[in-house]
Amino acid sequence: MSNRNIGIKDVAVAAGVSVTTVSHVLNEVSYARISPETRDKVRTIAEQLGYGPNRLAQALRTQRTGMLGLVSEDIATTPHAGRIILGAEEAAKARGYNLMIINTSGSASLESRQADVEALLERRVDGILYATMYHRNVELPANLGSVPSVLVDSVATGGNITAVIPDEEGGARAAVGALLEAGHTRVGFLNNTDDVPATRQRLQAFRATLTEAGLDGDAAPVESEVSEVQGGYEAARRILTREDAPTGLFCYNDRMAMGAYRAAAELGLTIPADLSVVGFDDQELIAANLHPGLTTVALPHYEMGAWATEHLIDAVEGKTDLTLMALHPTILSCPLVRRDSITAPRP
Amino acid sequence: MSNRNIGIKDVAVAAGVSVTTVSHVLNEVSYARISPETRDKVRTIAEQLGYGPNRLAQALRTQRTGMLGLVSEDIATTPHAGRIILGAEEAAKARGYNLMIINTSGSASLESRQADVEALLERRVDGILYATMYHRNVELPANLGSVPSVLVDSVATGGNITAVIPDEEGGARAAVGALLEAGHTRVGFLNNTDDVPATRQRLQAFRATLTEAGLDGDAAPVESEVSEVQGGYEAARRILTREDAPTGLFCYNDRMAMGAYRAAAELGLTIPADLSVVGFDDQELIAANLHPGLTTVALPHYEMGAWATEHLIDAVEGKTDLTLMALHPTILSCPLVRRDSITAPRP
DNA sequence: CTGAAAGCGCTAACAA
DNA sequence: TTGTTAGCGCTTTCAG
Repeated sequence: MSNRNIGIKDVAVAAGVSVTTVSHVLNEVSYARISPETRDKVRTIAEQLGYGPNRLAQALRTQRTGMLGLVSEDIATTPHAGRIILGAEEAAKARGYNLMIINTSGSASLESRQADVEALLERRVDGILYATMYHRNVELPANLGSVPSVLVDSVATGGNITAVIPDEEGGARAAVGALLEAGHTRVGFLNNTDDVPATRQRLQAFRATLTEAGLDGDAAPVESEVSEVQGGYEAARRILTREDAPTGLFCYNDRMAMGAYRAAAELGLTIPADLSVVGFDDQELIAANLHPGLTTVALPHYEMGAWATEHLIDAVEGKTDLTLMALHPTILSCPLVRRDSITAPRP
Repeated sequence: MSNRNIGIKDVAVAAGVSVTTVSHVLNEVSYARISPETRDKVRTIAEQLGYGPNRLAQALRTQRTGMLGLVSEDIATTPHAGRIILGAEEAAKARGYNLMIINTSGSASLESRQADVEALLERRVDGILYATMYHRNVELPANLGSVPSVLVDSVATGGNITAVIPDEEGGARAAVGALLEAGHTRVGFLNNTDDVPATRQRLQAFRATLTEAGLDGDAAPVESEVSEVQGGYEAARRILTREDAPTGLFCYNDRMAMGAYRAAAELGLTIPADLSVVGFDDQELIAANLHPGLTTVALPHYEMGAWATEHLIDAVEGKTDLTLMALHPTILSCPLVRRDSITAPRP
């Protein structure tokens, strides 16, 4: 076990060499010419004494902390947040970095979010990940600009910071495509009522995909409600009792799909025999546990966290110029996760 | 916006005073006698220059980083993890501390978990929170002992470290009590098959509560399965088709309860009219979204994170002696969350 | 009331 | 091949 009271100096005297030598061998400095015997001795002694470097001192000297700040808007409110953090943490660890996290509320004032960033800056993090929990436009604290930073799951209103977001359109196309592929021609959409990019993009992709398949996308049935289970239930009841009730249903998210399941059951409709359903989000707790398992589209949260971290580190290490990537957000794909809620429509 | 290139020295020359003076006024050192005018001037200049302290340098000098390490076993696999982190983060922020998080796998080798702790120690965190994602016994890395630390949601096999855990027994008693209170006399339990403390404690509390209410706790029906939706479904089918089928059902967790909902539906049983159900965990995504809403017992994850952090900081600041608290784990209560899945049994 | 200077543990020019 | 030394930015003792 390492001893926190042993410094490079102690190792030096114990080994009968200078601190420079110790520093050189322990850091494997390339240009240092040190005899193999000395190297061995230093390493052995360091080991024996349980020496561990003081990263604070190193950082003070080198102006590099090896720490990344992660400010997360509303960390625990959604299970997605954890995936972003996990992706970031693992990518960071793989490159020898650590993560400092600060939670902030999406509804907090700009000043308070700026203070959160400030705390990270005072600790001299090498870069900052700013993660929001919905894919939407955010107003960023200005001091974010003082170190390399990247935005996760949103784009900035100003729009000159590197960002990574999910491919809403591709995901929606995959979802609708799965229904089409199974042979459905009467396809409906249960949409969200919030004015977020996902709402518009998924709707647009829904209509476009149908139209491209030779159906009348503009006339396809759409019902909107709040994107919760209850909203899904209500919207589903409406859409399933329409004249042009669909046999294939694309839901804005898994929660709405869960509501649709209940509505279908109440209307005597069996899934997937009478009604095929596809969701969005792949919230495991819901999607995998509904009966039958819900076919849905997964959001690349882990991947976004990892991507952002990789590129942030590249920028910190001078391997990438983030300003170049800032022109357009990077879009990560949303893969379809097939379970058992889709089948061919009844003839 | 603060300027990362301005140091105390720059403020000093700009204000025409020494760095000592600047340090004294900015830190509001109690014994420093400095004229109000000087104070004002220093503050104004610091503000103008956008001075922000370098916490690394401060830490190096004071041997206090104001950082807490949080090692979290399997951060994102359960939604609970986020609540622990949030509780810890908010408590830390309230006292001027920040959190460094490291994710580790519960199944990782002791050495690898030790290396994770080591990384935190190299960064000279003032204390460490070690959070596991299930309430169980863990084998801790030995180097954890070198700074104040507290265990969240588990107890150590060695058992000489301060720990905070949920009140399994109290929670189970509350759950069963709610069924009893509604008038049920035939109460069953869907238990987990894992050999974790919760499995034993909830079972024991289940039987004891019934017995204390004058029923035959030892004879009460219990079926065990893996604690997932499918397991709950299977166990529920078995228990509900028994000779002594219960009218009130206590489920090991919300996922099993979700399975029980399906089993009940298939057997033509309406919840709560024909069958009252109570869960455990309060996984919002499930409990609040089932129909009818599931009455369940909430695990105090947020509270445990906050409690652990509070006491860890107290220890770091010398206000508490953690070794005294290490004798017995602290137990935080699990409140009953009432929704709509319990009613009186049919006469 | 204010300042000079030592030193926290380390790295990296420069010297030897 | 190895050692001396000057800081990184700050706090704090000790002197004015």
